[in-house]
Amino acid sequence: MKENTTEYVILGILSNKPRTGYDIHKLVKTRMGSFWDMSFSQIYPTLRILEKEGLITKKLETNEREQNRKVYSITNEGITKLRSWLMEPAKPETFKFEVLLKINLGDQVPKEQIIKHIEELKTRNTAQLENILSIEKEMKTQLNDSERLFFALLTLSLGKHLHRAASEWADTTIKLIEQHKQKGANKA
Amino acid sequence: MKENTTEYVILGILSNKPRTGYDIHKLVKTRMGSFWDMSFSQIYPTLRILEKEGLITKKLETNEREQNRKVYSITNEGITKLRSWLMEPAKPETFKFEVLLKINLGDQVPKEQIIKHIEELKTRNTAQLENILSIEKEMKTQLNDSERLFFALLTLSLGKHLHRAASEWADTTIKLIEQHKQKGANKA
DNA sequence: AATGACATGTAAGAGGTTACATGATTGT
DNA sequence: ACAATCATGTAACCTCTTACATGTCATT
Repeated sequence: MKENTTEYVILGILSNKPRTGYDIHKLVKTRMGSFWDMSFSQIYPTLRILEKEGLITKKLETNEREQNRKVYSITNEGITKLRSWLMEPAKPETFKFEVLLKINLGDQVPKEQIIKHIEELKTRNTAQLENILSIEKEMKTQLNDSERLFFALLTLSLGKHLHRAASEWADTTIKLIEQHKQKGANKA
Repeated sequence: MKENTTEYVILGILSNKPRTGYDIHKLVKTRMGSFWDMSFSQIYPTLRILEKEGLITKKLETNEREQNRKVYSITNEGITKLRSWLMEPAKPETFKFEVLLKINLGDQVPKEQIIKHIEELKTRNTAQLENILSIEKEMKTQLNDSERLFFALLTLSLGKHLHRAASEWADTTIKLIEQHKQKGANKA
């Protein structure tokens, strides 16, 4: 039972309309950048696997100028498999915050360094939040399928909630560390 | 330049006091469960690598009853390497929310299913939040090194912020979907 | 006598990243 | 002429998970 999520992401994207590997990559980058990632070296081999499994079909572009495009479409079996995946419970969420490992060891380095880490976290966060806002804007102009748009906006909203929470944590935590620094100084 | 975070997590834990592989695993599970993970099959090989690199040393327990314990201590080079890692910027945060992929394709399945996914997300979230609270409680009784405790509590606090944000999102999103369902029904 | 915690490891494979490699087309 | 974007892929490597494998010690 190989539960390869990458396969389902591709099926999901193709369930909207036929696309090339390049298109799929671009869509993942621009539309789910904040909560999923997929590189070309995953996409191209996976497309071949899905084709071999009969879940998608390949069509080579015939017009001269687009000869090197391979456009993939989802098959009926593909749709069936996608839907059954959608009915199964999702895998648990994972976070990886390397910065927390470093903050955790804050007693090993100067407090200024820890504050720097938190400021950098905030910068990354702000960038991702802005990215989400620009994706949101882009989707609202490009997506006219209101049903797809509705659900896509919901997922972006979680990103906003999480980044906002992380930003708030960063602000209050920097203040706490600075107060802590003061206390230490007073004691000494 | 192999930037193996697992190595630094182990060095970080050993910077407090000598421990066995089993201890390290337990500590990661109980103290950083929400934002980092490490299995035995990563820990034991990594300990051997770190020993070979001279960053830690092994001591076999001599008393009869604890013969099978291998206690590792950090060396001066280990401390130096750990500190220089702590001064470097952290890797960017990664989230993996499979459930968002499924919600994103919400137009492919009944809305009830999507609501179920969100409810399950909320359940997972609540469990993790409770876990953080119990870690917090445990730490406050066991850690008397106030400096370590201070930083450890800061990292737990981010977990609390994130899980609270996800919970709030889940509540409002379920309501939104139910309203959306209503609207669809009225139109038809 | 059985269960759970303590304690250490190996093997296989899934999943993912980075670097490499190539070439056409489009816009400035 | 140059840069950016479009377009497809391979090879090596790293990381991490899952399943397997073994044995002790303490408690109930």
